[in-house]
This record gives sequence, C-alpha cells and structure tokens, in this order.
Amino acid sequence: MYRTHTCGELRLADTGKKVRLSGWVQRSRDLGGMTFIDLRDRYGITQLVFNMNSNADLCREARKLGREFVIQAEGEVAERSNKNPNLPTGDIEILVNVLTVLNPSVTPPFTIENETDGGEELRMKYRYLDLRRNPLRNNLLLRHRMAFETRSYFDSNHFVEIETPVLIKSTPEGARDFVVPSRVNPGQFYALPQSPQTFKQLLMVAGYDRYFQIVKCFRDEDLRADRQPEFTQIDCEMSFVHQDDILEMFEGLIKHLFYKILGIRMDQPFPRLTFTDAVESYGNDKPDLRFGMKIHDLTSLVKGKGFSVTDAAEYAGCLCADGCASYSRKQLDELTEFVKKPQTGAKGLITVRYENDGSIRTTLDRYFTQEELKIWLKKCGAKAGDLLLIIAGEKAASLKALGELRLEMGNRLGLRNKKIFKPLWITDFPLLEWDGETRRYYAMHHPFTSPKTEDVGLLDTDPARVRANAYDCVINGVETGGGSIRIHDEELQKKMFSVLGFSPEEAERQFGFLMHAFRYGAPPHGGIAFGLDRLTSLFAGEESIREVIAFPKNNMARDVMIDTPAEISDEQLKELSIRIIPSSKDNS
RNA sequence: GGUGUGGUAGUUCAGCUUGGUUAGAAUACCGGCCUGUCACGCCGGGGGUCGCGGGUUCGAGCCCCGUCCACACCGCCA
Repeated sequence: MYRTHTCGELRLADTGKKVRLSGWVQRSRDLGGMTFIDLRDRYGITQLVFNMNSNADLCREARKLGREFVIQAEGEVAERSNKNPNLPTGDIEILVNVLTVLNPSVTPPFTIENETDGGEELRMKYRYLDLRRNPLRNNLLLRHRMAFETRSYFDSNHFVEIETPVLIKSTPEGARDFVVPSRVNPGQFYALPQSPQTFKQLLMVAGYDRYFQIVKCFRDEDLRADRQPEFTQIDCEMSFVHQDDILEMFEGLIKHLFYKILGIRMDQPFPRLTFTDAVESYGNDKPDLRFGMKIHDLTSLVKGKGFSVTDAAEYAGCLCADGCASYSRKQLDELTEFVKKPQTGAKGLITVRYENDGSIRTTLDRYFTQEELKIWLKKCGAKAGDLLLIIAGEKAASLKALGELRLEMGNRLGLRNKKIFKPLWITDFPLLEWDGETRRYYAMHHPFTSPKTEDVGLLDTDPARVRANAYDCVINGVETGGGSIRIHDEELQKKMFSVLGFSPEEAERQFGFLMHAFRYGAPPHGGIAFGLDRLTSLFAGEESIREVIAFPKNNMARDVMIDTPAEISDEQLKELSIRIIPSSKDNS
C-alpha cells in the first residue's frame, strides 16, 4: 500500500496516527538541524519533518530530495508548534521515520507553482507538468463538475445521451472539414463532424424526443483564444417544442450550472434581445450586459451642418462614457488610435467633453453650435462630467467599431468584473447572409434552420430580410451557445437548399438522407449546442479556452507536446492511395 | 492570407531610443552554514550560438532586409 491518506486530509484530530503518504516534493526547506518537505498530491500539501536529533541518517536522506521527486513517507501525525493558517493541513505535520524515493525527477523546466515562471510555449511542451499546478488542476476539476452537473440536469429532465459517429461525410456548407482517408475505399474520405447536427435530427425522427451528448466537434479553421480545432459541445435536441420551450429548458441548464457550481442564484428570466436591437444598441450580436453604455443613433442630428465627414456618413453613433470628460489629450488620442486600428476599422473619432462646469468642449465648434451639441448630450442622456464618443461612416462598420470601443471603455472603466455574470438570449437572427465574393446566400446558422413562418414568403422576393427561428445564449459578451428550430418538412428544406444555390441533384446527393427521413413522420423539433470549453473558461475566469482543456493545440493548430501534425510513412500513404504533391512554397 | 507584439542564462525579463571594455537582474540549479521553516535566511559558485540567415559598419544583442517560431486580433469560424 503506497498510502493510507492523501496529502490534503489530515487534521489536528488525526494527531498520533501512524500514516503513510505518497506524493511529489513541492519544496524542501533545509534548516541544518532539521528539514521540512512539502509533499504534494492532487488533494493538497502536507508537511514532512526530519530532525537531526531523532534520526540523523534519515534527515541527511531528506536533504537530497529534489523538486518533483515522487516519494513515500511513513510516520506519525503531530501537532505543529508553528501552525500555518494558509494550509488546510497547516495544524499538523508528519514526523517521518521511513522514507522511500519511488522515482526521482530531473529539475523541471519551470516552477510548479500557482504563479509559474514558465511561458506559454514551454508550458504546452511540458503540459503534464503544467497540469500539476493548482490553477490548471482546478480548471480541469471544474470542467468535470460542469459536465457532471450537465448530465445530472438532463437526466432529471428525461434527456437521453446518445453517441453519434465521428467518421461522417464532408459537406460543402460551413467550416472546413477535417478529412480522414479510407483505406478500404481508396480515394474516398470521411470527414470529422463539425457538429452532430444531422444525426441528432435523425434521432428526433427516430422518436428520442430529448437527446443530448457531450461531444467532440472538429473545425479546420484558424485558431483563436476562444477557438480550438477540436472542441467540446453540449449538443441538445428536443421534439414537439416551440422556441420558447427550448429557451426555457436550456436557460434552466445554465441556471442549474451557475447555482450548483458557483452558488449563484439567477431568479429572473434571462433578458431577450433581437439580433437587430443587439447590433444597434451594442454594435454586435453578443453584447456584454455587465455594463450599459448603449450606442445612441445621432445620424439625423449631425447631417447637413457643413462638416464633410458627418454630412457624407450613412450613420453616426455615439457612446456616452460616464465621468470621462476629464480624459487628457493623450487618452483621447489613444482612443482615436484604437478605433483607427485596421481591426476596428473606423476612420476617426469625434469627442465631445461635457465639463463639470457645464461647458461643452469639442473640436467641432466651427460646424455645430452649443445648442446643437446640447441636443446630442440630451439624446445620449449625458450628465456633466461625461464624454461623448462619436463614430460616423458606413453603418455596419461604424456599429462594429462602436461595439469594440464600448468594450474598450468597459475595460478602462473597470466595468467588466469576472465575478459578475449577465446572460441573455439573442433571437430573430437573419436566416441568410449575402456573400459578395461568391455572389450567393449562405445560411447564417446552418441550412436546417427554419425561417419564421411569417417570413417564409420573403424567401422568393427578399431572402436577406427573412428572419430565422434561431437564438444564441450570450454571457458577458461570450457566445456560449446557439441553436434553432429546425425545418422538418421536406419541401421547405428543398426550398432552403434552392435559395442557397444548390441544384436539386446536389441537395439530394448531399442531404438526401435527411430529406428522405422527413417523409417518414418527422416531428417538429429544435435544439441548441453550448460550448463546454467556453462555458468552463467563463466560469473559471480564464481568457483562453486552452486553460480549461487538458491537452490543447497552439495557434498553428499544433500539439507541441506530441509534435503533431506529422508526416506519415510512405507505406501508410501507399496503403491509403495518397500521393503528396509538394507545394510551390517547398520548391522555392 | 493580413495587422500588431515578442524571441537575450534552465526560466521570466532588463539592455536596443544614442552601435564601442568582461551582456545584467530575479528566480531556478550546485556547494557551504544554520533546529521551527512554510516565497526560510545567510555566504559562495557555475550557467549565454542575444531565434536563424544575410547586409551596413573599423566594430552589431542594438541599425537594415529576409526568414522561422510564439501570442493577440482581422479575414475565416454554417
């Protein structure tokens, strides 16, 4: 037996017990006459004591222990003369009389501490060492509890967890697929699922009216702090439901998680905002509601005054920053630089300072009278001491820039507290998006999303105006989940593919299996999928989902620990009937 | 595909604006001292292809060009 107890459980009441502990050497403190060892495992830290007077040989052995050695120590639990209130086990220590080195360790490349000295690259290469650290360990334990509580909630609501295949079929819509060559079918490929979408719909046709699955999904697109090529979804689908039934059920899931895991009660229903309102008030479809600072439309007020920028603008929008009239020239310049970054994309920034003494200071006095500026201030609800930030230009771009400026101001004013959570639903997304490059419509959500009944007629006349029965769950500016009421009628599904530019033959070849299923009594159904990684990182207060994934990929989609993707042997290639064509880059 | 930031000791960074003696700090590591530490303390020591390649220069960690890598963002992500 390697251990009688873990390193986190012994207390004062255990004094006098003979125990055996196993774990890793966190740190040793050699005081000459005595040596202290902090022994660490998953459960905590327990102090071991070695004393020159009681056992000189053993004490000399203990001095030789290095960081991260795996040891086993046997001894008696004793009350400490100097207690450490920072440790749960800080009242006791182990007077060791038997010490065994189970496995020594070379010096780790970075310190295994809460605040490590290691950089991200190194930590990824030695991920198994990084995972020994408390912050990562706590994140993985949190993730476990999220998944556990999710299953608990669904089970008590009669959902069934059903596995769907990982080797499926590549489809032209949506993200790029990861493909897998088939050895037994030379020249043919599987694709890894971007989501189990069609399978869960087929499960509804099969009568499993409440399905969920915690499932890996794969998308071969560029990475971000909140995007990995393989990620985990809480995938859900229900039959015989309207949109409100779905929102209620899954709002329940989110509330359950907040309560069970963070102890936060959310008694009020989540606010609901239409896509259009969200974009016009917050500049994007995933507003952070931890603070106000809505966008105000000043378009009609700024035009026709002789200022070429606003006169020519399709739109002018304004943010009112509380108490920022005192911003220095330097700070205003920084904000101007911020909105002019290519990623933000505004041409410039107009500022109006409403000073505490009631005076209004702006660079636009030539064009706008004080009276006119006062109307702006009133429209934005500004009070003395506030600062107006105005962006004018093309409407969509200006709103996007205002949305980013709003988040920047939220950061600067400390309004984005990680301990506060503000969920909401975004509804009424457009069904379709026009792509100028390929000159066709794309499904904003996916091609199985149903249009609102009252908008179906617009599919022929004005597809861009069709609204979908689609919804997103947004928390603190993070899109944590999204879904829709699906199409369950073959004719409407065919119509949808036609609007998307599919020929009937193509639609049949790609999605015939689904449309055929609709002929056999498909119930009305809809669902949603939550990003487990994003939800967990939000709960953990982490900026990047890498911090809640045990073995993530880096920015270049590489796993630097196992060093993959990697080449495969010529034999493997031959067996798969695959030939590598050198790229032009390799030739040069 | 694009923009930005960074790459110097095992590690995290300073040094670069203004090129010039032996490239520093902290931490980690090694040795010594120390009987109540818990970020132990004190003394001493070893440790560098300044990412890589080219250029400018009498001279490059520092300036210029290219390239690779890491991170953030834009495009992309139904």
